[in-house]
Amino acid sequence: MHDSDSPRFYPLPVHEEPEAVRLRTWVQLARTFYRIEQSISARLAEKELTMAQFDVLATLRYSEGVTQKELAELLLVTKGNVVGLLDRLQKLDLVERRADPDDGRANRIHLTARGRRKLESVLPVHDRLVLRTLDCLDQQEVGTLRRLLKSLEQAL
Amino acid sequence: MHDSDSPRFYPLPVHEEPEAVRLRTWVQLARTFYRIEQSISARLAEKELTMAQFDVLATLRYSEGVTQKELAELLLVTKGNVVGLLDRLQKLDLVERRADPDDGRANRIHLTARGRRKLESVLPVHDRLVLRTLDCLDQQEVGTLRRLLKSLEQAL
DNA sequence: AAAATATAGTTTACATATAAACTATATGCA
DNA sequence: TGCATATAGTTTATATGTAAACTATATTTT
Repeated sequence: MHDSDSPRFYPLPVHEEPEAVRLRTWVQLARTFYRIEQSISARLAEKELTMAQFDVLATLRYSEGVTQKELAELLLVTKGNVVGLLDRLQKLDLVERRADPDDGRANRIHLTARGRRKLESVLPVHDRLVLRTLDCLDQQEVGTLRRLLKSLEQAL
Repeated sequence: MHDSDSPRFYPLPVHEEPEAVRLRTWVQLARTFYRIEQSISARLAEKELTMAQFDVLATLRYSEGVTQKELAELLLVTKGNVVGLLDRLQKLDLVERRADPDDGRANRIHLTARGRRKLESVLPVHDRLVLRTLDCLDQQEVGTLRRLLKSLEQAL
């Protein structure tokens, strides 16, 4: 009902119900994600990239030559979405589609030289921001957070 | 570079660099959020609601009578976004805009009877799914997760 | 080989989302 | 009072995002 640090003019409940804590934890997860995402997006915008575009380039860095279907799986989005992302990135000359010689249906996606340069220029900026954001947690807390999030993801 | 539980055929690095751990923790946060969000969205779709629409109704439950600007702040989105959300929800007769008698520019947003019924029917389904998702963590872990996420959000 | 089925990518219709320009009303100040 | 400025909501242009239908190519089955 209120943040622990907000002004209160009524008695504190001794403890929240476990169910309420669980529900609020999901809300907190969403809020925290949104906030960090917006902060990263703002920084990427200075470099003329959207978050989705950065995700594509960063994924291709270690997975060049994937098909669009594989790219969609790596990005956790639909293949229809990938079509539009690649259309725009291709128009910016940051990636290219190469016809798969062994499968007439498939494209293999590659970074262009320009795409690689763009990524090299943006990655340090992106990473510095993420690191600074996580600086409020000590090393052990970060490890714990990562472990708990991973458990949550795997429970699905 | 790999999940701790994935098969490995090469020596394990004794530990990842703290910077790599921090970067991967952000990626994990994003992945976990996406996964849970998609699972909730799928459930809401059975009830003919999008996640954004559910967020509006759930927010109005405890904040009826807010202005569109206030609603935008509560939802962490722009006021332009709120216009479209309300247009569609109004067309579905789930919310209504009431002109503020004290400010000719402002609208006060209210749930309709239909909107209230819809929310009552959807909330239990939503909450059960969230609770079940968090069931893989014990009570203490949930508390820790919530605390760490809140620290992260407040660091921005 | 021919027909049935599956798969990769595209298209379409729609719902979010943003930033920035625009409109109408309030507010502050000279 | 009357002008300057601020604020609430809308509109516009653009980028995501989904689900579902569609096209073209592979694969499987008979």
